[in-house]
Amino acid sequence: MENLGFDREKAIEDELSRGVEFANRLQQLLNDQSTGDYDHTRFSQDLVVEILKSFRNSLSILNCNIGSSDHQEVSQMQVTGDSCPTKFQVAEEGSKNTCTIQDRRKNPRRGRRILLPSWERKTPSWIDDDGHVWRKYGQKGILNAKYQRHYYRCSYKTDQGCKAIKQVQKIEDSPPQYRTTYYGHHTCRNLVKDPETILLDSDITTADDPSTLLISFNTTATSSKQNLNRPFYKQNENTIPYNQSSLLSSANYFLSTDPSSAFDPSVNAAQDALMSSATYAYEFHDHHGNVISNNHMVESTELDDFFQQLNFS
DNA sequence: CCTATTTGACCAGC
DNA sequence: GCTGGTCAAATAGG
Repeated sequence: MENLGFDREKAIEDELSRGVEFANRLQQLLNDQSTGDYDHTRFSQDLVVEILKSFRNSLSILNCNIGSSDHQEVSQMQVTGDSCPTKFQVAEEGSKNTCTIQDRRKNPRRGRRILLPSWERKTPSWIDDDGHVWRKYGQKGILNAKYQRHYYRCSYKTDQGCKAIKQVQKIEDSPPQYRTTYYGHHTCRNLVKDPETILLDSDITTADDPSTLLISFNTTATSSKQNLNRPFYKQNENTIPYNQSSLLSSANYFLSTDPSSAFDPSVNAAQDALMSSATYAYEFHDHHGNVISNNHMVESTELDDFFQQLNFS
């Protein structure tokens, strides 16, 4: 693989990672076949579709076909956009992109190009909780479009130089539908801190309480209400050491949801020595492990309800 | 005061 | 000159 721009490499890496993740899930699912009480076959098929999609998209990016119109795998997350040529130019300003003018002519769009890999997502709600923090920087009426387009950039652009942006536009009235187009990948590290850091930063690790526990609930819940009727199942029945020095332990759970969902928040709940022993603190993560929101509390007696809520049931 | 959003101006690419 | 993407001053809101 010679001289792929950083963004392209990243895009391919992300696509392949997705594929690996879905494959892992499929493997897990096949292992659990006997215990589940929902439609494994259907879910397996969906996962296979996602895995194949991941590989196709990766090849597409590799061949610089990103967004060509014959790759319309627009379900929940996919690589799409206008013509391929300009997509990755930004990655390496110095080196000229090899994609050509002749491809560019096919692109009827005017105005400044966004030179980043893109994919889109359609949601019935204006709010598309993708687990990232965005800051609006503009909105604009678009020719022949009923609704204005809204422009957002990653909130960490200034302090971390994250180049990710997204555009949101209402494209249908009834039922309402919104198209969110993402450009570029997040290079930011969400400084709300990852779970390990939180534990290290808090007094938990210095408290002489060997009963301190960390329970990791690894879910694929999104915050939308689309993930109905998918049960939780344990990914790992055993409590395993989380961190040897702090005597933390963990158990992993999956919430099986829409397998084509682009976002895989997980939930970490930790019993905090500083709080009542019956209280757990928990936080949500996106599929990169970045903390989306934290400082939530749940009583141990309400853990079942907690599960129920995550199930959206 | 600080931070986020709004909005018209500006600019790149056709 | 037109269109769409971005900037940044003004404004809103805590």
